[in-house]
Amino acid sequence: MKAGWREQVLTVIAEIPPGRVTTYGRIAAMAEGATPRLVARALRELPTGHDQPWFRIITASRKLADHPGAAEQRQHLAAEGVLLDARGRAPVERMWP
DNA sequence: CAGTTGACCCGCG
DNA sequence: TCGCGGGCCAACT
Repeated sequence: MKAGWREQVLTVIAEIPPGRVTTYGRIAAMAEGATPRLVARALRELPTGHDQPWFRIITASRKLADHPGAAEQRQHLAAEGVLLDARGRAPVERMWP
């Protein structure tokens, strides 16, 4: 199937189960033509008030990326049971394969 | 030490 | 104008 990488990124995001997180790199690997930077850019350009679980995407070091909605992201994750440790990292067992 | 990654930014086609 | 490849670079594995 041939779809734009943006579309694939959105699809992959929608597949992430609640209470799980994944990284830019993994999203990029699953969406042909995407790179971690492009994934990040795509997320930034998402309109506010969309229904995608963008908050389930974190950096390769399992921390939240530095962006204006980071605080909100942390709350969304906490609400799903993904609590960050003292270093701000999400537990490995919460990673979506 | 060496490789990866990034919620950027600019510049090219 | 728009989309995105790619450069720079700091931070982390």
